[in-house]
Parts: sequence; structure tokens; C-alpha cells
Amino acid sequence: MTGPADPAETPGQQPEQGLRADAERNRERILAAARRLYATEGLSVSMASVAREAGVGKATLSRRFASREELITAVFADRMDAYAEAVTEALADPDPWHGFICYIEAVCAMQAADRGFADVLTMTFPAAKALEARRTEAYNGFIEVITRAQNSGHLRDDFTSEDLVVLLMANAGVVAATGDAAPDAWRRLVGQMLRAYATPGTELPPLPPAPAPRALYRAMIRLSRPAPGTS
Amino acid sequence: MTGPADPAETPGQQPEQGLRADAERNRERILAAARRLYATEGLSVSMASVAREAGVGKATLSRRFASREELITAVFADRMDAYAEAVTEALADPDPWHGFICYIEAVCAMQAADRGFADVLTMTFPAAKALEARRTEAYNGFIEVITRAQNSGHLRDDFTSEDLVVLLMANAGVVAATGDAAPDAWRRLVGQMLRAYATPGTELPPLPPAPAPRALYRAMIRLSRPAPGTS
DNA sequence: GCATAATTGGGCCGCGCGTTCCAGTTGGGT
DNA sequence: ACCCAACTGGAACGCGCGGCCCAATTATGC
Repeated sequence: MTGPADPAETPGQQPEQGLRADAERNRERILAAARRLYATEGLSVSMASVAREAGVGKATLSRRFASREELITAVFADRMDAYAEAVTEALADPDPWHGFICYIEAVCAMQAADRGFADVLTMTFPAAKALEARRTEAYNGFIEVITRAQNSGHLRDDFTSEDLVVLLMANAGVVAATGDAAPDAWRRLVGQMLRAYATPGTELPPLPPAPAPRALYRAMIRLSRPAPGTS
Repeated sequence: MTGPADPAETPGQQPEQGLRADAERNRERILAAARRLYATEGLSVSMASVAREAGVGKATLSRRFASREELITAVFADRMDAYAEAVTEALADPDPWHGFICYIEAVCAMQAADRGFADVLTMTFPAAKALEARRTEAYNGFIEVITRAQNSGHLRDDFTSEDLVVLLMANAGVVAATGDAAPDAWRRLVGQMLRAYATPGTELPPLPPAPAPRALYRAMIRLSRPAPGTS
């Protein structure tokens, strides 16, 4: 932040200065592979799988990212940027209540689109300074979103910022449990939670339909892996 | 199933007829150990851990319970009994809406009390006939609870039985994420969901307080295990 | 008491994960 | 063009898990 053209200032993919060209290429391949796997399988993917998917040796992966946590924070850096930016969009909305709704839905949609990100949002990584900075940035902005919506009279006074965390955890649970068997089930949850947040008489978007029983049944057949969502 | 005093008729712990006394004793020790571990760690506990905790050899465990699924269904047989019985209690309540509320809270409390059971309720085990029978038994009863509550005018018409599954998945997510760091966070979620289920003007129990920020932060520090609830 | 059949748990195997080492390869400055 | 340092991936190691076999132990019927 001192130099005029500081490359670390760029959000998103910092090319990690002082890395040989081929090394940087492999780094990208690893990140792409991890992004792919995390999105579909969740954060429980093994390091070896990532290396295999990326087509690099396990040693290369270990050299570039010493711990799983390091890899995770690198992979989700840009998503956290989007996460932090969603709150400024909400604040820019002239209708505070509409901004609130859009924010909630946007964040939960991000969780639904990436199973790994769903978990990231309900964890904290004290070591990852940049990532945690984004989180508190979003958090502080969300406080403002809340008070604005409450002052507009549409958001209940008993809504607190902790409720967002609870919602994110709940939504992560739905996303993890339904997976691609019932990919829209989370919308139902969010729709109902918005109802609970709103003051009586407030206008709400239509409640999304409940997932089909057939889809739910398919979602409930996951004999192998125990949700780490769970453990 | 032919004899007049069929021991398999007893709900809960069937002593598994035709088993030597010491074998039966070990069986109980295994079940107790698994119950203990599943409740705190979730279903991702390894078979070896269960054997270790029970103080028996791995072979003994394998001989008694061929697969993890078999062990799980045996461990949670009695909980499923309680689960199925909760719905009859709800039906016995003279106030349909009160019965509905109590049922939801009771079931979610069961999830909170046992992390493994939280996962069991959002999975299905086609092979476990007795367990699945309980589930559909509870399910059918719940349909009745719903229509009664809807006819009383307090439960919204757009509430469907699928919403219970969504709630159970969401609650499992909260329970898994908060663990013992914020053991009452789930109450907040359930309280808000009940708000969303109720028709306008319906009386509701007071909304439980939001979890303390400090507690939530502690809950979010779980670097090691990725929620198998998840994968 | 004693014979016998059931039960036990330790040991062995293969597998996948994560870490570390090392000989070979490749990029980039001169 | 050349050389050195950076970088690579395979291999080796330790660990835990799950499945299986087998000699030793123990309960039970007579």
C-alpha cells in the first residue's frame, strides 16, 4: 500500500509476486481445481484429491499452500470480495427494506452456488487477515443495513446481526443436505425466514414453492458421507 | 414373531435373542459407546473409534454390526421411537396450534441434544425397515397435525410437510455449526421459523434471545473438521 | 467338572492421506 | 548459448481406517 503500482493491491487473483512463470501457472491450476472441487464436494476434499485434479504432484501443492486453511483462504478470496461488495449494493438501494431482502437472498444464493463457500461463511480463520478483514467489513456494513431497514419500519426491532449468522448456518445445513437433488430448497427456507424478520403488514416476495417430495427423498439418501456439515 | 412372549416385540433395546451372555454384554457396551460418541461428535466417528471407546476388538464390532449403517440404525432405534411418539402427543393436545408448536420444538430439541440424531433425521436408510417404519409413522401423523393446526386458523395454508424436512436440515446445520459453543442458538432459529409458519395475529411463544456474539465467534472457530454433515 | 461350541481380540493386509526428501528438469538472467 | 537457481513430481515414510483370519479364551449344556 506504499508503492504506486503495488500488485498486492489488486483484488481477486494476485499473481503472488516473485514466482517463476511455470510455478505461477501451476498455482493457478491448483486454485482452479480446488475451486471446482470445493464448490461441488465441500471443504472436506483431501489435499491429495486437489493435487490429482490439478494434475500436479502432492509436493507441489504442499509447497505452494502449506496448510488446507491457506488453500481455502486463497481460493475464496474473490468470493469474499463479492460478499463484501453485496453489502454496499444493499446500502445503495433507495428502499432500505428491499436492500435488506436482496442482500439476504444474494448471500444465501452464494452459499447455494458453492458448497465450500457456504461453510466458509460460517467459519472464521483468524490467521487469514485479508479474508477476515472482508468479513468484518461486510459485517459493519450489514449493521447499517439493519438499522436502515428497521427505521423504515419493515424490519422487526428484535432482528440482530447475529441472526444473519444463524441464518447462514441454517442455510448451509440445507444446502449441504439437499445438494443437487433439491437445488432450490434453500429458497424456501430464506423466504420463510424473511417472513419472520418482517414486521406485520410488510410486503414480501412470494414464497418459493416447497421442494418436491421426490426430490427431498433423493436428497435424504446420502449414506456414505456424514456431513461434516456435520463433523 | 410366532411365540407369545416374543422379545423382538419390545421397543427400545431388544436383547437380540440367541446371543451368548457375554456377547450380549459386549453388544450393549458397543451401543453405549456409539451412542456417546455419535451424540457429541456426529455420525462421522470411525468404526475403530467406537471399538476403542467400547473396549472391544475391531473384529467384535464388525461381527456384531456388519456396516456403519447397521450400527447407526441400532443405536438410534429408541430415539426414533421417541420421535414417532412425539407426534401422537401433538395429536393428543386439545389445542392444535399448541400441539404443532410443541412438536416442532420437541423434535428440534432432540436434534440439538444429539448431533448424530440430527443427521439421522435428515437421512433415510432404505435398508433399515424398522427405522423407516417409524419415520413414515411419524410423517403420517404429522400430516394430521398440520391439517388440524391449519383448520384452527393459526397455521398458514402454504405450510407443507416438506417444510418440516427443510427445517430439520436447517436446524441440523445450526446444531452442527454451533456445537456446544452456542448450545441455544437453534432455539432462535426455531422461534423465527414458527413466526413464519403462523398466520398473522397468532399468538406465539416469546422469541428466544439471539446467541451472544462471543459465543458465535467461538462456534465459528472449528478449523479442523469439515462437517461431514457435509461431505 | 468337563467337553464343546461360541466368542474374543490381536495381528496382518491393503488403502488413502499428508509430509518430506531427492534426483531430474526447466525457466530466465547474462 | 549457457549456467544456476528455482521448480518439479515420484518415492518413501508414518498413520489411521476398515476387512479378515486365527489361536486363545470363555460361557454353557450335560
